[in-house]
Amino acid sequence: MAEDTGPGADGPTQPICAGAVRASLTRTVRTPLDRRRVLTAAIGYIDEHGLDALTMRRLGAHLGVEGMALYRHVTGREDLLDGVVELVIDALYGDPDVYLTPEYGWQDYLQRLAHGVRRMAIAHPEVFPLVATRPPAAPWVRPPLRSLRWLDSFLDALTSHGFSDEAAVAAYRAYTSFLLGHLLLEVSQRGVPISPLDDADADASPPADGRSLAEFPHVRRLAHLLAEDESATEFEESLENLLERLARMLRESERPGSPV
Amino acid sequence: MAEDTGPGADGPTQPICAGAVRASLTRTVRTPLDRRRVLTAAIGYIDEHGLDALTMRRLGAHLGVEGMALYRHVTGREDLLDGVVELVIDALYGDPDVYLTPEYGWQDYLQRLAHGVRRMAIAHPEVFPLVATRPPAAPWVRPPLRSLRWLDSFLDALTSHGFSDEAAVAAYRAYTSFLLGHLLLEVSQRGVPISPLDDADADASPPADGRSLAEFPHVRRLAHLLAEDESATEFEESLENLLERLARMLRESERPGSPV
DNA sequence: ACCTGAACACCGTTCAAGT
DNA sequence: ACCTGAACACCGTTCAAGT
Repeated sequence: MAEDTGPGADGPTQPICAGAVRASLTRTVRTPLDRRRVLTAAIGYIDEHGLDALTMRRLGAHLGVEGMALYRHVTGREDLLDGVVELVIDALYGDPDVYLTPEYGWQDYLQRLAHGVRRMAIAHPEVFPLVATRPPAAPWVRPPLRSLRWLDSFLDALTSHGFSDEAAVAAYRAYTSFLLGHLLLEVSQRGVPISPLDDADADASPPADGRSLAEFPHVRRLAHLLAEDESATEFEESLENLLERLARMLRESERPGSPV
Repeated sequence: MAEDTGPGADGPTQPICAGAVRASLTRTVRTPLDRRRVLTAAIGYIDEHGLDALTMRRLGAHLGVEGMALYRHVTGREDLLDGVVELVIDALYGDPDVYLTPEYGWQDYLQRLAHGVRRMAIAHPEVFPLVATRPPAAPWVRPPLRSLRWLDSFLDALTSHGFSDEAAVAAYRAYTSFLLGHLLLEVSQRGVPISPLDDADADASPPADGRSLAEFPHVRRLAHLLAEDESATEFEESLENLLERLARMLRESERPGSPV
């Protein structure tokens, strides 16, 4: 609440400035909202305060407006969240480090895209669970690449480099599963308290499932390994593994009759 | 259900002897709630009506009680959801098809466990997103195997079959990522309307991102492939691939100096 | 010991009214 | 055209009071 009154409270609503001086040179009157501004503000608000804190009324206040005014630009809270997810995904499409015509091969394309999605997830860790779990518009548009645009681009990149239709679709499924699993775990790991038991003396504070750590000898013994954050290398290695698997799929779909 | 008092969630506080055995022959009066009954009812309610419909007041009514009465058994809605997640995960531990001592090898252990988690996800598709996204108690207890118990069991199975400590931890990370990505996508696919465009005549109804399907030629062309549900075989193949990858890790950790 | 009733602060959403 | 104010039904949560 403390910082909340800051941005919007210094009052465009106040009649204090003596209506007589309503000269048009004071364009302080706040440019009208539009959907994009509402969605952008929502993303910022979620990044800063967390998803649970996002409320129509609070987002309104954050924008210097009554919460009810938002209903002019989104049909409701659900639509607001859908819009947030869509915006965050489409922003990726405009990223020049991510989207170029796949002239350097499909592996380059998949690498760039994977890293772009990862950057997005890390930049908006509170938004990513939304990207992961909002019900998709259709069962074949899979998070986190939840748009027909990305799906089409993906299929284009792969089929134009020799993948059969079936292989391209299978690749899309494997690729989305990989991204979703890794990135959801990575963002959920951040924002978790650094945990007790970075060192050995931590059998106090029963970890909320009622049993002491002493009952789990392997966990205790490997605490130092478990506490390390290997997200980045883990991501690279799994991605590498996936690309190799896809390369095998490609070879098999090119030479369907080959032995073994 | 079998090992009811095991985890001790409500055990030690409640000496069952209850000194005064008061004459209660009319037990028609609704046996008093306890935490487990509340959580079980919550799971059922979510399965039936969806997560958003779960409300303290409505769950209370479902149990024949005012919503406020639930606060005697859970500290609040957050605690209720945590309890739901914990219960659903621990139920797995009692499943004889899942948990046996890993005497048939680590691959058997991982296979059984993976299929057990998948059955759970499919049985409770509305609960699984909660399992996936609730903030874990510690950063090294990763969804969907979100308990020290499972983590310890996992590490035990692998290290007792030749995995080095480092390899076992890396395996835990790869395995949880795999399960989370696949199963979250699988449950999110269910409950999505069967989508327009099962056949070719579907450029009506712009798919909510404002553009017609006609703009996405690959999607349109491959609609019949995309519409297929390959979850099961996809799961098996990815699991197989993961196990092979782990087997390579095992061989490398056994012979650390071997060439290539 | 366990549950109820009333109360409080806050939601999402609608809609007539303001400017 | 865009926003406000008041209103409605429903939340989560607290707590004194009932039984």
